[in-house]
Amino acid sequence: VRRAWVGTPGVLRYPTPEQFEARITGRRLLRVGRHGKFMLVELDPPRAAGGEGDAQLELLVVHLGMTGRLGLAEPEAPPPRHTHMRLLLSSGVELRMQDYRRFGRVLLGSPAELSAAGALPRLGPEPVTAAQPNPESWRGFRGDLSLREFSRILRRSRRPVKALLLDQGKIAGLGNIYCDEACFRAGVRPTAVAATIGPARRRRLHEGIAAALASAVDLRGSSVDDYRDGFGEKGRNQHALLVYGRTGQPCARCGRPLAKTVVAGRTTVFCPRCQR
DNA sequence: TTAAATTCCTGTAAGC
DNA sequence: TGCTTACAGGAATTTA
Repeated sequence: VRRAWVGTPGVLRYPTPEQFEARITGRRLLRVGRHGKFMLVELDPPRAAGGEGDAQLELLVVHLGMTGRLGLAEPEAPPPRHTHMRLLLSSGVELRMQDYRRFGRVLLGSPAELSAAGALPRLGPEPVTAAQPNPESWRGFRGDLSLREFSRILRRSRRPVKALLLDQGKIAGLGNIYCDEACFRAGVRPTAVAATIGPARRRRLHEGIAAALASAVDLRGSSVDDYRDGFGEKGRNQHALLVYGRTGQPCARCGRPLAKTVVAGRTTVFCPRCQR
């Protein structure tokens, strides 16, 4: 990182813009991983760490929120509106983060430091094997979501199952789209009380989550709003969605119109016939 | 313990 | 046509 620039206060959650710019300038971006919806960029050890010989792991953490984008641009190109962070890299390109709704966030620090600052939430297990840049990168990382653990989470809760799936502290990484898609694939009503779902449906839901996410990854994302990948390209999974955004349209399985309700404050689309 | 409501934010679409 | 209003949602926070 040759030079760093932070705009909008609020998107940078930790530390201060001055500290951020000072701490990241001159550092190398070593590896990229993620946990849930958080992207984790591992930095080389800080130069001033000497003495202890205990090189502290530091991370650049990015969450895109609803409308966040991370991409590369020529430094000469004027930054588009809602650009909140720019890193000029030694390769001559600029890494930029934009987010017009500002639900996204950027953090910099060691896992311990970020946890102490309350900037890293505790996340549940991963429904898809996570690319961890380093096992130490996320304090309390709980590994992959087995069917056994998934069942335990469901059996213990009286909440609507979709509310549970949306809870990042229970399971990491599922947002509104993929909860609806997973429930449809499993034939589970999103409003169903989690603990009342039987073993067969739990298994189907566990599989449905994996399938819904696998589709999205294969098709490079769901560009229902303005999601773009790192190359500025739209994903294609929005065309493969089975229920999300399809209220009133025929169910892919039975042909009856899909219904809409609200669960945990989120618009929820389901098939009243196939998801009993 | 759970959950509903509120807050942040702006582009889009619907309604008048 | 042009204005206002509702809506979209991730997650922290507040209230119930």
